[in-house]
Amino acid sequence: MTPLSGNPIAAQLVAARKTQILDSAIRVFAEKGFHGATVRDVAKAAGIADGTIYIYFKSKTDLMLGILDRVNQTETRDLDLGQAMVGGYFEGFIRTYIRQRFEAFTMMGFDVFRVIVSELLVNADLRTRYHAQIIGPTYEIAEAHFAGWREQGGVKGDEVQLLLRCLSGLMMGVLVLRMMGDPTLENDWERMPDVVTDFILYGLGGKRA
Amino acid sequence: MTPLSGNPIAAQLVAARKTQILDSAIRVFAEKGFHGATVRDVAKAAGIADGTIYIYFKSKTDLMLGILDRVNQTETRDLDLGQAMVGGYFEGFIRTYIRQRFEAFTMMGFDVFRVIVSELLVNADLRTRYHAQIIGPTYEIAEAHFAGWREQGGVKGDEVQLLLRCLSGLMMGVLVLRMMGDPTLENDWERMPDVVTDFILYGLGGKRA
Amino acid sequence: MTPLSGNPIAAQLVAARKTQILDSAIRVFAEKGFHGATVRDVAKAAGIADGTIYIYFKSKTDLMLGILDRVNQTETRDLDLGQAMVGGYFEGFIRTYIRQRFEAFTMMGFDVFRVIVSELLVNADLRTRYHAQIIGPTYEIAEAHFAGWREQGGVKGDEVQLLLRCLSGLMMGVLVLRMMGDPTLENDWERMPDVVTDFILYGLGGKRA
Amino acid sequence: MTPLSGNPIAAQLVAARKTQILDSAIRVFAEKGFHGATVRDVAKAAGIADGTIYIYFKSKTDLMLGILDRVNQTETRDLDLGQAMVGGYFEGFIRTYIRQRFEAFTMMGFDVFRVIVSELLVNADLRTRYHAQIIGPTYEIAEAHFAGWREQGGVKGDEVQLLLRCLSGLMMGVLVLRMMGDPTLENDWERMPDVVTDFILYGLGGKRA
DNA sequence: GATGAATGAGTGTTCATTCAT
DNA sequence: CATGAATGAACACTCATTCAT
Repeated sequence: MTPLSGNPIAAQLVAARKTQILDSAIRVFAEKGFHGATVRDVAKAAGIADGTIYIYFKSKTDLMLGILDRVNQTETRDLDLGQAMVGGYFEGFIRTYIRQRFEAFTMMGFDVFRVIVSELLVNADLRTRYHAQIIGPTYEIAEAHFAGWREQGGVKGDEVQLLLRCLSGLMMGVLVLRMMGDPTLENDWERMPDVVTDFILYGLGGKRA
Repeated sequence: MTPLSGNPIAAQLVAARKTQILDSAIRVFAEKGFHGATVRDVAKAAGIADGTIYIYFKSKTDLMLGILDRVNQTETRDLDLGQAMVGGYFEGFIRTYIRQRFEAFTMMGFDVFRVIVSELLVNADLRTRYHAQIIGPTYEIAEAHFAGWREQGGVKGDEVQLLLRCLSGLMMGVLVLRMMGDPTLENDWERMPDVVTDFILYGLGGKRA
Repeated sequence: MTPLSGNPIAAQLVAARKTQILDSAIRVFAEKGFHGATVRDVAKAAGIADGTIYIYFKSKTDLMLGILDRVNQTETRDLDLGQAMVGGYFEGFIRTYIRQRFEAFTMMGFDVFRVIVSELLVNADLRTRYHAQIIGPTYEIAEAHFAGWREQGGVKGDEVQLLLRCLSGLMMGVLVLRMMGDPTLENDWERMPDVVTDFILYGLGGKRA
Repeated sequence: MTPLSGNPIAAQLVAARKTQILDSAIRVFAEKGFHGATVRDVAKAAGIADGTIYIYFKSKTDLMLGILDRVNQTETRDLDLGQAMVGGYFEGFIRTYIRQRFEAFTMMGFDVFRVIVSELLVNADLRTRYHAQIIGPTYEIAEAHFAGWREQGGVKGDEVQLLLRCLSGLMMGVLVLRMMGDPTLENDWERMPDVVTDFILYGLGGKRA
């Protein structure tokens, strides 16, 4: 059970410890993978004893949940930021948004994302607990934006949700492909935000004349 | 070492056993994940002794490689089929191709793909060994098709490879999103081939008037 | 990794545990042989869990090394003692020394020595690691004594080292013969120190008139 | 059960197979040690199937027994030869005998002897079965010779048996020391027969003036 | 709260031995 | 007899988790 004590100072210490442990967990899991890393590895990286981890996290899986929580928070914060940056027209928004997302992933580190996706795919518990929190909100925010654009025409109403999945899927998939080691993507990664944006806007056909 | 003996009957038996074991491995890994499943689980599912597995596969990882091999073969076969079915114009080809891919994944079973992607993301050995074989050939074939279409205009030459990554990424990503439990995708999965095709062809803008 | 912590109390506990485990290992290996004994056997004999052994010894082989270490230390200690007891003349020294060695082996227990020799013969790793430590020093000390005696005449200089091997070999061989179950040696073991000493001093010819 | 069939030709074939298998077993055990070698290793070396070995030997341990049998026979044959070569006086006999023994061991190969001694030390079954056969007869023959020499004076009657143990022990021990990797012995091995002989005859004191 | 020694169930893998063909 | 695929008990070793200090 996470200690809280009612004491606000203690609570801050607890938060600091959690952060410290999670930082190490991220680093270690990114390097060795969730299954390749041991709790002891994480403890060592954090400079604490094995048992201490269990004061703040109830299991190894809980460490993963903690990482997801943090990523989730970062995501949400970035999304809000994204909202704030929305300019007037759609293309500009999309281009900015996509670029932001790419930067966010680069910031997070591919290896972290790798571990998260890998585990999320295979661990149903993690999935149920985090689908709503990570993916759900993203869609809600996005749908709000889409709604406006749809009214300007172009997107058939009942397909907005599925098109949104295409959009996220595209991002996710390109990322996954890269994480799987596609050398072309590794080489031209910095061009991808634009290529993806164009693809999103116009598909393979490219910009209309 | 896999026995072969030059004897064609023996070779057939070996192949049959491998198939039997691989079938079980696919089933078990799909259910419990690679790390959640034990070799003993696979053996039990195949109705054989633990040790027997090691006659045909030299390690648990080798079982995974075997699964990848099989998927790889299926993929390649399907792709050839796809080629044969190319009609004259691009949109028709894409639509057919995408539908086929969706069917292929449905056939394979999401859980299998789930395990494969999950492990491929996190296991560098598997990745290096299979990138060329699974992903590489797919691109080669696809690029051939694209070349023709590009000449008809529309795709900027130096971006063909990256656009191709968008296309595969889109498929991969939508799949991953679904495997991660997106309920919208689960519900409307049968509509996705068309939605994805339209997205590929025209992007969010939808079909031009 | 053996914990040490700089803490002297902890260090003592560690030493105690190691001793406890090694005691059991000696007992178990002596009874069942190195290959016949399992790590679990040793753990059970020590009244601890299997895993605990691996906190103090990194492998089963390491347990053997630990035993060798201990024997080595005992040997060295005894040898120093031996040195201290050197009287003025050679025969007295040899007789005392041989008796001491016999006593040392009897103390150690034949079964322990049995296992050690058996494994040392067949395990090159153990051998390289322990030749220098167990056998080497013994010779150095012995050669020092011999040097003095050689000056009094009797031993041809260039053969000292080989004669020394005869001496150790004689001890070793008689021991091996006994461990192989020679009933004569078992019956008259207590007479062997003297017989061996005479043999060393005068060979088959016996004491000169 | 070893097949015999009453048929003398069949018996010869069986003997040939046993020889073939034993040859391989000796080679393989010498290289990898008894515990390090697998029955399959032996089968492969013999160019036969695993199961075939069990037609001629009832267990892996039985292979070891077979090897001991063979060595035993060779020993005995050599000893008879030794007897035949006895000259008139004792020193000559001993010198010849010791040289012969050294040659016999060199012929057999140190690695074979290594495995035999190692296993004999640790395997009580092997020991009980082979003590009488290998060591016993050697002593009997030797004692016969000694008897004669004793009458010429020099050896106290009741110690003959023990002195004999010293003699065999010396041989055995020098061999063991060498097999344990003593570099001095490896370098000067060809001088050992003479050094050992002198040691046997006169002890450390060397030849009397 | 922090520690880290202790736990022991669980894992991948090996290999002597059997037996249907 | 010969084969070699099949067996499955056994084993060394790991590691998430607990708990006395």
